[in-house]
Formats: sequence, C-alpha cells, structure tokens
Amino acid sequence: MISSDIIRGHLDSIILKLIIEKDRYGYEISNEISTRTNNRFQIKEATLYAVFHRLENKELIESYIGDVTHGRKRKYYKITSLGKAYYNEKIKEWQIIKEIINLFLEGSENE
Amino acid sequence: MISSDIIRGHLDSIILKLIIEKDRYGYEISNEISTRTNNRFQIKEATLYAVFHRLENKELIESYIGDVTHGRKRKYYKITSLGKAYYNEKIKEWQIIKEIINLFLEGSENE
DNA sequence: TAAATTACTCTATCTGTCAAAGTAATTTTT
DNA sequence: AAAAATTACTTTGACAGATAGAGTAATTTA
Repeated sequence: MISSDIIRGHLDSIILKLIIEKDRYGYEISNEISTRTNNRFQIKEATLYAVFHRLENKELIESYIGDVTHGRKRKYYKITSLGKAYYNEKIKEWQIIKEIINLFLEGSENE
Repeated sequence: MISSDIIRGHLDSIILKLIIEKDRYGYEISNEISTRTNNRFQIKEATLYAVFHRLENKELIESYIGDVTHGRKRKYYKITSLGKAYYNEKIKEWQIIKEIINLFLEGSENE
C-alpha cells in the first residue's frame, strides 16, 4: 500500500484533475481513483473531504448540490479558472520533482 | 522552490542513497544535495538532523565520531544492511508512485 | 583573545493524512 | 409502514514529518 507521506502533496492535484474532466461528487471521485489506479491506491474518506474543503477555501473549486440522488444529496464540485491555473503549475512541478528524485532513486540496486 | 509536502517521504531515501555511496557527515550531505540538484533543492538543517535520528533509531544507519575536523567534531554515518534493504524497497516504491501520479499529472495542459 | 567558521542539537509549531464515530437522505426488505 | 440497508457527507482529534529559530561545541583565523 502507498504510504501517506509519499502521496502527500499530490492529492490536491489528483482530485483537481478529475474535477477538471467534469463536475464530480465525492464518492464518484473516490471510486474513480480506485479504478484508475487498479486499486493500488484508495483515498481515505476523511482525507477526500479534507481536500475538498481546502480546495474550496482556496477558491480552486466550487460546490453545488446536485438533484439526482440514490441516497443522501450529492455535493458536486466544479473547477474554477484559478483551479485550472493551479493544476497546470502542479504539472510543471511534478516534472521537476521527478527529475530530482530520480537523481537519487534510479540506477542499479545496492547489494 | 520545492514544497515540503512534495518531498516528504523521499528525504530518507535521498539521504540513505548518499550514505550508501560512502560514509558521510551532515554538512557534506547537505552540500552534496544542493550540488547534485543544481540548487533546485536544499535540505533544511533541522530536517537533515531529524532524518539522521529517525534513520538511526530504525537502525538503518550507524554513527561514529570522525577524527579530521575543521571546526566542531564531525559525526559520520554509515549504512547498515537493514538500511540497504530499506533503500532497495524505496526504489521499487518510487517506480510505482511515479506510475500512479503520472496517471493524473501527465498529458496535455488544460486551458 | 575576539571573531569567524564548521558542525550538530533542541524545542516548538504547522500542515496534511487519517481513524473513528456520527449525521442525512433515499431505497429496499420484512 | 417500520426497520434495515445503502449512498453520501461531516466533524473531531491524533499523529508524524518538515521546518524556523535559537542555542551549543570545537577549531581556525585575524
């Protein structure tokens, strides 16, 4: 399983990405992450909603209550233009981080 | 500058890598990281020593006081076999993480 | 001998992730 | 219709890693 320290700092980006594709609600995002990663990563519920609130406070996403339900009312999130810009920055940052970490974590294994 | 959340979880690996190459002391490691990353990343002093103590507690490294000095006595660190094994695990983990994050942070930018 | 340099330590704070327990609304079962 | 199951979101509190900042220690240089 993937440790929280390793994924830390990337969750905002992952969730923004999914919301950029289309408006989505919590459970949907949670399931989508599990599916796309072949269950190699599942976001924890508490974490997911913590991310939503953080992103909403930063005005990177906006929420509205949806009409279609199969249980409790769904809260949908949509991206803001600030959110798109932020996501694009994160893509660039990821390229740099990859390079840097590869400097130390690539190459032959050590006996 | 690289955010602490992004690098979090990789610092142990980076430092282990440098100690695997040869026995090293704090300042040396700090400088080596700056050099290799072209100053794109500098480890903070407090962080560096926090990592040393964490790794030593986990018995991934061992320390001894060196003789050559140019100021305060240097504390050298050497890798243990547990440390090497741990590092090799971290290499594998990094490959997986890269794949997963790439799923969400690659591809065309969004307008 | 005072200042500069090299090197390590300690404490306190902040932030993101997460477990656990709870609330809310709708559908299915008995 | 009441109870149970399901879907979905919220809140609280704990924990660990990164870091600022201040301090300590030992040696060299001015």
